[in-house]
Amino acid sequence: MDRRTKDKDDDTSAKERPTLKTLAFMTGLGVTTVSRALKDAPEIGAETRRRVQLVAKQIGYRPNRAGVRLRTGKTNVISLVLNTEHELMSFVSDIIYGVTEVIADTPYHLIVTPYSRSQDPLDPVRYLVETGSADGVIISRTQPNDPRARYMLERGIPFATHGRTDMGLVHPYHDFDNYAFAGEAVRHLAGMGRRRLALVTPPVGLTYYGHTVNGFADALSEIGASEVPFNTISIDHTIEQIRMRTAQLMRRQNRPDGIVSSAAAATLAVVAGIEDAGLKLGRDVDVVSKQSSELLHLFRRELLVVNENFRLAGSELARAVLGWIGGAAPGSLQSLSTPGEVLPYRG
Amino acid sequence: MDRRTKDKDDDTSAKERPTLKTLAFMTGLGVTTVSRALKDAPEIGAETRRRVQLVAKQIGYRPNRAGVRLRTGKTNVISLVLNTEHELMSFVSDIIYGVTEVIADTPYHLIVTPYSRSQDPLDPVRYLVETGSADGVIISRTQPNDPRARYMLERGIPFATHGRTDMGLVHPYHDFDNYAFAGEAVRHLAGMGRRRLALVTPPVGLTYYGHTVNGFADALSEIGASEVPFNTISIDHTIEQIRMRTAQLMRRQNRPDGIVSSAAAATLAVVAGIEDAGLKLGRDVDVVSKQSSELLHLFRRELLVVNENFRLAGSELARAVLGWIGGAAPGSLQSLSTPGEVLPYRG
DNA sequence: TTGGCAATCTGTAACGTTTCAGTATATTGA
DNA sequence: TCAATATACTGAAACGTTACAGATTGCCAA
Repeated sequence: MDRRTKDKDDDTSAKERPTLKTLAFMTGLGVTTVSRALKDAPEIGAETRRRVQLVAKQIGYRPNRAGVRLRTGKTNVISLVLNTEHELMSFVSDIIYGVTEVIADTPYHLIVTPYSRSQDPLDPVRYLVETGSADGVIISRTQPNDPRARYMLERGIPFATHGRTDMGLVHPYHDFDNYAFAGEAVRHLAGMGRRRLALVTPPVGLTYYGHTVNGFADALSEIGASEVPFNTISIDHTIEQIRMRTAQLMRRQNRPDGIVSSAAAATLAVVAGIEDAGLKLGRDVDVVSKQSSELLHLFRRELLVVNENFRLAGSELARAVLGWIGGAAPGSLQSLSTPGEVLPYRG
Repeated sequence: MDRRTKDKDDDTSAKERPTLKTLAFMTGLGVTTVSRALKDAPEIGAETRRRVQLVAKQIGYRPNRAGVRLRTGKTNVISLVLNTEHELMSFVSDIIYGVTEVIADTPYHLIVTPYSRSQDPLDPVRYLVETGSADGVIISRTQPNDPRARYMLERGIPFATHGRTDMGLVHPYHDFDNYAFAGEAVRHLAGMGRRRLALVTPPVGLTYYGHTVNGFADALSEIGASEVPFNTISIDHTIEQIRMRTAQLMRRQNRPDGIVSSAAAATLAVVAGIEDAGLKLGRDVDVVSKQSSELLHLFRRELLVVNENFRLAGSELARAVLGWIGGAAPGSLQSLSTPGEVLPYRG
């Protein structure tokens, strides 16, 4: 029963990291048996299984990722693909924390794959897929007809998108209901007597641009208010651009008395622009803004805010990807986050 | 010359990802030769080398990371270790972008390794080292006597710290000169006639807490101003806490007429607290704050700011780690970023 | 001619894992 | 009793790479 391996490189329990071979030697079993025992394979005796697992735990065995990856192709990696110039600041940290929260007690690692202005957004995704660098991918800045989603769907690699697509293809996503947000914002402003509203849109081309614009427009016509065109400005513009164009807009005779903004940073610029034009927030104009951290009310208490939780988004996206990797149906891994109500300063 | 391999699994140039074997087959060489040719080994003929590299480029050969990692132990991974509750928002995104910028045209991937309140900060580092998950590590929230730095130094794994240590051990770091920052801030406030100054400190225990406090104190005594103790509040406190305690402080008879703040988010809270107390920024009190994005002047134009560039920090840290991995002397990979001048609102 | 040597190239083994195709032993069915 | 079958285990091969220890060739000195 007390057999010993007679390999030339007999494991003399050095200070090296334990491998299956180490475990095999210690338990007197074969490497195969140890491997199977650790993953609860049925053809291993119950006692043997317990014994192997005990020893493994005792000596702190951890499977070598390279070995597993080489043999099986499984990387145990989730990649988060980020645009290095246009992502919102808070978005990045919160979503990363959300993701790590979920993968913390899994064998997964999170790698961040960046791309920049100069690159085709498809590039990093293609790289990941071609080199087999990840088991799952999370992308943001999703478009209605998104080449990345299409590409990954074709290649059969699990992914989740932050934001929906509109291609008639089904895949996991997490999205914030920006249609509802814009609608609520408009209704709230209308409830305050505001009738001439403008919208600082999401980046043109992204899916939630459409959602937001539609929610805005539908609510406007529903309540009989009118839009003051502010079309050429989106939250992807620089602070300076937004500020300048807001100031211009607010100096026009038919200026808006209510503004809806899709992001907190843009809102700071909008308010600056309003004040540049000599107007006062809360008196001449009201602003409803999305925010992902609780900072806007410190900025101006007259601001009206709707919270969007990016940390939650990160968690949901991670859960979705892991779910798909785990074999769940992509269609069952979609979630939509409903905006809370429009919040005034709460004392 | 036109030899062919006679392996059982002859590569028939399928749609699979090319490996060394594929290249060997295509060039009629052995895999060893191909391997060495690709890394410009001297014992390979010049023409062969060019030929192999040409073919490799043509068919888009990319070395299999798992293969390399298993064989050599080299992971081609840099890990950024982050605290999931106390890192500054902007810090995370900027530093990540800074790092990715540098490693973009290297074979390195960036993995984010999180840890939270409940954990010993040494845990994630220990994990990385024990599992050999990274070739290099970047840590932040550095302490004067930092167990993580000591640990990695002992194990001989390359790393860089954001912030310095003070253990008499030499290792790469990047730091912002917070001693100079605090001094400049104090001098600037003094130049405006402010004499009773308070400091919102960095988190107690971190190295730059000491730097900041010392810079503050030294400048105070240099110009003969006095400190208004505000000791128990640091930028790690919540927005609400900072706001409340600032309001308390500002209601005291001997309140400060100048405040130095180590982070932008804290500054928002400080200003809110000042206004809660019925005082006016710029009239009753002036505030000098560090910031990493250009937002504070939108918030209140009376604020005085000093910019800290976290993206640069990320780049420098990445360069430092790569340098150490590449064999440079740790002592030559240290950099200190000098604060620019204190900036008032620039119209 | 022969031996030596430099210049190029090659096969084998190994990294740690999982899968495949077994083997040995005990158990069951007839 | 014998064969079939279930149970519990095992070695060898393979994933793609690099290091080691050769092998082959041509050239030159003696």
